[in-house]
Amino acid sequence: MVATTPRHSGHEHPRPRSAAVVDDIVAQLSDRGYRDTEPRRLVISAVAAQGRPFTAEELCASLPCVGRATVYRGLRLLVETDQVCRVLLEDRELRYQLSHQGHHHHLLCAVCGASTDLEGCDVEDMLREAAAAAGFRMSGHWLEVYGRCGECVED
Amino acid sequence: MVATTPRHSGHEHPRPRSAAVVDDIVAQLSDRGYRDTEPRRLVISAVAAQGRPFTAEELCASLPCVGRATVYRGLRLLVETDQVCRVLLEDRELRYQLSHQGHHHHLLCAVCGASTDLEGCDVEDMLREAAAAAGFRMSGHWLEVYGRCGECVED
DNA sequence: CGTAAATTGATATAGCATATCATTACACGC
DNA sequence: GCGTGTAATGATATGCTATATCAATTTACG
Repeated sequence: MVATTPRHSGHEHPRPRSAAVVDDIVAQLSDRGYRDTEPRRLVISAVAAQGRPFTAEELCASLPCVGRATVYRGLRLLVETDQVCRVLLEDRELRYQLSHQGHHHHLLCAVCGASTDLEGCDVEDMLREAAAAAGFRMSGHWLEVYGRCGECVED
Repeated sequence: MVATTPRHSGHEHPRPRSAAVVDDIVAQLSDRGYRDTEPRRLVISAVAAQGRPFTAEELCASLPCVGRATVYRGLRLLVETDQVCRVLLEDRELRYQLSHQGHHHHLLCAVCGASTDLEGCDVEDMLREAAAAAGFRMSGHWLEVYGRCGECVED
């Protein structure tokens, strides 16, 4: 017979690993005065479940029970609070991604769509200096790197 | 003998310095098989007349005699043939600018909207190396630098 | 000059994101 | 627990940018 099912057969998650992430984000939002609501948790959960950069529309599609406006608002809130970062594709399509560390940049694979964080590259200072040489005071920048990730480079 | 007044008279511009630029661009387009048309020249001329990055809408507004679609098409054609480059503002507004040299980047002033080319900064190689270190083969990138130009830095 | 093909332009359409606003649900104090 | 003020929600409308449509026009070229 079907032995020892830890949790009775089914399809419920006793505590998906993503739950911790969701709780954490909800807590951070709470600190800033934003309420803990069901739809918002659903949005955050869906965001955390994404494996690679996703579009707002994709998120809407994966959340048929949540209103469009709410998905967009939730996403915007997450961006504003630095929980999620925006990613710009070569064709100018805007995608989103759970942001891990502080400020960083992405290596975006044109084939599989994966995103890797760019490490060990201090573009920031370099740009600031070059800008200063032109009498320009840099306050920010936008950088995306396109190409093929290790997996897709062979094709 | 040809001398005097190449074409009749009237209040025509003897030869606005931009005319050379327009002719040059038209010639380049011609080489690629694109026709030399009146509306297209008007678009190119308007583009060349802009002092700083402009939006497609601004261009339309400055060309009431040219159809909207034609302005957009002309602009797109110029971008595709590398005569004009696209500039992305911090709020993700897309602007355009006559492109001078080959590949380069812009320092965009948040105050006056001016654009300065970033010189003496070889981000390209740096990025390619850092990407390679992550097993990633870079094929392109998008970079914009925001801040204040020398004129506006004092405020 | 005549013709095939590119181009134009008025308008419709697509796509993404936000605005509106009545209704609902959360957080907090009692 | 239980109101209550207020933020949040969601169905829908709207705004905005850019492209698609397609008949009429213009260009390049023989």
